[in-house]
Amino acid sequence: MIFAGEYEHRIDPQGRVAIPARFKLAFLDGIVLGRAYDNCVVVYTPEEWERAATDISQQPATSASARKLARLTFSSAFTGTLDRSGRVVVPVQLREYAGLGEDVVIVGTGRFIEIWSAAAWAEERRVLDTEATDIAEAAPAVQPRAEQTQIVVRQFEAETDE
Amino acid sequence: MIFAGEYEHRIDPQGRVAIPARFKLAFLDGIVLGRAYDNCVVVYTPEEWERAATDISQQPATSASARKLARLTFSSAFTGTLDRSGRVVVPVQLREYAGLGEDVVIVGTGRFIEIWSAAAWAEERRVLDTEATDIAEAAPAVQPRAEQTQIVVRQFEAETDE
DNA sequence: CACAATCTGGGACATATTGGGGCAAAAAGG
DNA sequence: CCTTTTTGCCCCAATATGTCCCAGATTGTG
Repeated sequence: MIFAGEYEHRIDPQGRVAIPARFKLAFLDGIVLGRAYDNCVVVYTPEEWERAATDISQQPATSASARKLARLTFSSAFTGTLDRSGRVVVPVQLREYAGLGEDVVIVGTGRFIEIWSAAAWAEERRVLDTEATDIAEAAPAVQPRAEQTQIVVRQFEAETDE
Repeated sequence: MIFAGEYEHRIDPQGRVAIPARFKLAFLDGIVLGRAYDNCVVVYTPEEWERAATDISQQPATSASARKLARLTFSSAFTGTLDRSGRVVVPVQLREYAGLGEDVVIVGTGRFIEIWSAAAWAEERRVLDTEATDIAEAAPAVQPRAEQTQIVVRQFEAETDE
């Protein structure tokens, strides 16, 4: 499943937010919320989460940097499930980090989802638009790898979609 | 079981602390508290403890650093079980080492748990945030793929969005 | 215009965490 | 060696919090 598009939703007083209906099928087996960079909340499918988690947890505990990476990643990750209405509770820590008020935007970004505060997303959207040319030109340095990954993404889609 | 998330709990006058409910199932067969690095208490499942113990004890006894690591690890480890409410007594030595007062934070860090004093965790959290970029870049095995993926995501979004 | 499905709000249940009381074992003193 | 006291541990109960389900409102679609 490839996640794409942006959807305006609201977080209720209990801290719950509804996952867009077209995404729900991907989270039947659970959902993982994490703290991303750029002041937004990342949403992983269980498969994506396990993949990232095993990579990190296999680092040796004797390495200080490995311990920090593990803390950074795992301490701000929360596993859970959707309720019958397809909602998930966004933990207080993540809401505060991302500055989530009532209005949020759920953004599909390929293999995972991001939750932004409406204000922060509007700003990010504006930056993306105005800098689109620069971003595209900054990419060529890494471009060859990107093509490889794209193939992988398509394979993944073929395996799990539907 | 992968441990993730952070949970604020309290140590009662008797030195007991409740393990978060979502973690309890992993400790039905026992629990091991040890002295970690970074002024916090580590909590292992019996399986993880055995794994860590065998790893350490398999180091050559001729290495001075290995002997010290073994002493450090085993001398400060306490095995026990949870009571019916899912609590465990944190031995005095470990409480003093980690500077645990009344308010503590229980942090999931992948294969094991850590117990921090609320103050120490707030500081660690702050450090992690400010160093997030450096920490991520110091982990070659994980991060590069994420970067590749993000680029692909942008391409895909450009194709399908709207 | 009508239907369907999705998103939102509120109420109620279940459970997790916290606090206190009681029992048993260990230690110290007679 | 026995008695007494103290200390630590465990179980039970209650409050508070978080979670889940049900139902209404709104939006998108045929």
